[in-house]
Amino acid sequence: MLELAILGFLYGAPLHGYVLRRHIAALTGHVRPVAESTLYPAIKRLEKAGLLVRATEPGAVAAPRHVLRLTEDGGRELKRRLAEPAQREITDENHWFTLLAFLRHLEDPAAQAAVLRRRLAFLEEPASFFYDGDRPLRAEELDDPFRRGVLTIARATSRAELAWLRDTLASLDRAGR
Amino acid sequence: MLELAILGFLYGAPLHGYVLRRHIAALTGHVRPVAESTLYPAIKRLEKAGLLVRATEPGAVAAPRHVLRLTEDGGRELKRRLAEPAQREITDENHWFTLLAFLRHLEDPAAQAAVLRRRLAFLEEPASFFYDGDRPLRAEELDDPFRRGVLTIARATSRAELAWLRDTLASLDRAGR
DNA sequence: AGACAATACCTCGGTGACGATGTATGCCGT
DNA sequence: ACGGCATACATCGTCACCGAGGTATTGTCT
Repeated sequence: MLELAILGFLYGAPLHGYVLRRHIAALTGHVRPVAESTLYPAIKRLEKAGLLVRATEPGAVAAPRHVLRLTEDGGRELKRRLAEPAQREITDENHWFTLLAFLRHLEDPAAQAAVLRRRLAFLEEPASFFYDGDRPLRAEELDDPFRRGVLTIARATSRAELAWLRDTLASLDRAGR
Repeated sequence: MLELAILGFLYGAPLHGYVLRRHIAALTGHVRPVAESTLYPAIKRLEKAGLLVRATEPGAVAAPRHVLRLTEDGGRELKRRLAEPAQREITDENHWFTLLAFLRHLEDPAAQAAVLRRRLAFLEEPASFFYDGDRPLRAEELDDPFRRGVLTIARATSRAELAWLRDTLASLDRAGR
């Protein structure tokens, strides 16, 4: 998820670590903050894998900056991760939102639509958080107000997302024709 | 999050690992599956910390089971984690839903309301995923349909949750009087 | 002049999570 | 008789992530 965000932000726009950090904080920081001690090692991993290169520039205000630029491999890897996300990226909202934030970089409407369809299939599966044996329970069947809240909120999210998915898929299909 | 789920499921209902695993899979598995190799070490950690005890029973169908039972410390720790959640438990929906699933165990309506109010405060902060400088961007201002989707879905979730929070807080306040 | 915040990057130790793999039993279908 | 599946638990190596702490520079407030 973090690596995807790094690749996504660097795609077509070289940045140095500090600015990248603020971009990532804006994207997911209110929900799931990313520590500096996570970001810098992640950058090094990507550099070691040949997905980005660093160029030292004198700092505009303070210490020297390491300007990060995606390599061609890095661009390809971003598109691969966007086009063929792991199942976790589809099911976990945090991961999914990060993917959506950069899905435009995939360019091909058919490939974008294929990813949205995977999310659609996931949302259309009957699933709950609470069960009576194998039967998923509905919000109305629960006495517990907190568990009822979980289902109520999840249902609202699901409805909004399904509507958006169907709209967006329709317009991507039009674009693909 | 996993430890909270273990403590929550065991509260008042001893279970063995295999059943616990299925409970956890039902609760969060469709979004974020938990590997066996994560659950068993987590159980051991909690046992080592004195929060639960294991009793070996002959297996009903197969290998012997380890029936897990919360200790008094375990019950106290569950309530402590429910009453004083880390900020991550409040902001990250995955964590928050897990907390909500067990918040009824807190019993005291005032304590439950205090936790809900922390979530309410978080949701009422103006926040976005995308910014123009420091200004949060609204869905309508975005050209990117995928980023627009993120904001549309987040807004729907937020609205549903705010409505539910206010309702539930009102009835908790009535119960507290 | 000195304190402090912001910029900018880095290392280290600990730990939680994962995939792969192993062990063993009992039931069911063929 | 035997394979496959569900039950039931466990270990191992690897790695991402975190908090704490460190280094250095520039600008701002007092």
